[in-house]
Amino acid sequence: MASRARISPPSTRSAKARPARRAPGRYHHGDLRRALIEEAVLTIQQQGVEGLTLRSVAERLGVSRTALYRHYRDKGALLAAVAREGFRAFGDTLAEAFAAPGGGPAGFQAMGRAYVRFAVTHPAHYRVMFGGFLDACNRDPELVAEAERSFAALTGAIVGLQRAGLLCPDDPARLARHVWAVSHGVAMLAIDGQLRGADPDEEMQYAIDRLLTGIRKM
Amino acid sequence: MASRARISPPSTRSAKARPARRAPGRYHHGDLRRALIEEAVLTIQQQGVEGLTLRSVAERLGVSRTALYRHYRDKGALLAAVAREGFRAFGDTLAEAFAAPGGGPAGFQAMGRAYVRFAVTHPAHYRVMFGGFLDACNRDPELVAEAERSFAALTGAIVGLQRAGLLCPDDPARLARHVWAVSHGVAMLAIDGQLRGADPDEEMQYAIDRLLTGIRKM
DNA sequence: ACCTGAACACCGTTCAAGT
DNA sequence: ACCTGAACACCGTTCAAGT
Repeated sequence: MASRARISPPSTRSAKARPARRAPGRYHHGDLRRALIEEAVLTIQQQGVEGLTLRSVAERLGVSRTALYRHYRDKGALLAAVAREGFRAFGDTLAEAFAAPGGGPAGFQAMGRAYVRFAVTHPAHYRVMFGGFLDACNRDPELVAEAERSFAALTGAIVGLQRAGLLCPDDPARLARHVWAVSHGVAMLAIDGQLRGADPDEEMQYAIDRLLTGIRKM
Repeated sequence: MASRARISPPSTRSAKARPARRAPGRYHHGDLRRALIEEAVLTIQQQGVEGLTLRSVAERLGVSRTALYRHYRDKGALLAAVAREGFRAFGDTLAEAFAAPGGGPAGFQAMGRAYVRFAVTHPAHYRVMFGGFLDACNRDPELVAEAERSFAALTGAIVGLQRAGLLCPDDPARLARHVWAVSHGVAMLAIDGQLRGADPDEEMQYAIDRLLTGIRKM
């Protein structure tokens, strides 16, 4: 079960390794659409979502300020593209984490750990995905579809555990929302650096332990 | 136990009831410092934190664009003031909710419900408090003190339940972080409108039930 | 003390024009 | 098709000047 979507590691491209601008002779950029996403992610990682500026992204790519509008309707569309890429990799990550130990309780726990690890590893994507910057862009149907696929991975795991008699028989969607809330809470605290030095992995494992004892059938 | 800090209801002041600009003859604004906070909260409620503009706040108050700098160093300082006011009311709300039923398990549950209700009732404050807009302003010692007081209310309730033998004997700070993560998760989903029509109060009550079964001594 | 208006260096976005 | 440069309507912030 190979991963379908991987996000290229952000720190791979140092400012030195990357060509600051395209060769002046070249007219068309190789794959500007992709480059814009990557540069946006890089900027968000360094400066936060607030610090993301279309002008600086263009300059760092050695491209005119308006070149972006050939590929994205506006700034929100670029953020939506980042979120879509994030949800795609996120859904894959969750599904793989669940499947790797053969599903079941071990898979459920692995999925929870993978959730927080994804947020910590790709904070820029996670913030755009869940930070509420997409209000107006939520209509992008592909984005919604990817988000729902991620959520479906969680719900599916829950239904499986219920069938095995390991979880209480509450509405799976309700259980999934609760698990989601716990995971999201831990992820946000970790990303915002509010765990005061505590290890996010260990923090999430603790949350899972407390969570499971609560939702499993007694 | 009367409340020490109350946030004036935002919808009280309609655009019509409020004087759009101060009387042109009057030179000094009555209490610009306070008015700036209230207008900022109002704007955030209507347009989101992203939509908060010092220029629009000044215009809505009938004041020059630079008048703000007599009271706050910059935009971040104004947001910090909003957050400080929020944390103050938040800490009071949590403490009162805990005390009202006489503390104990009922107080703990009431505190959890009050947490989410505060977020839903004062989303503008909550977003500024926990939305990560305060990175550079976290040095404001009064803000930090108010935030710690809020967290202490939670930790105190946990320690009380532990002494009564109702909670597992884990490190109170660790337990508090977990409870915080769950509450924060539910609050964020509620604020972001991602509960898909589910009632936030009921959602939080469900989370508390699942949470308690997990963390109480068996 | 408190407020003002002009000014500066930034934004996102549009549009006619280039290749 | 894809990119450019000038332009427009916005930002936050500074500063000399007013009362």
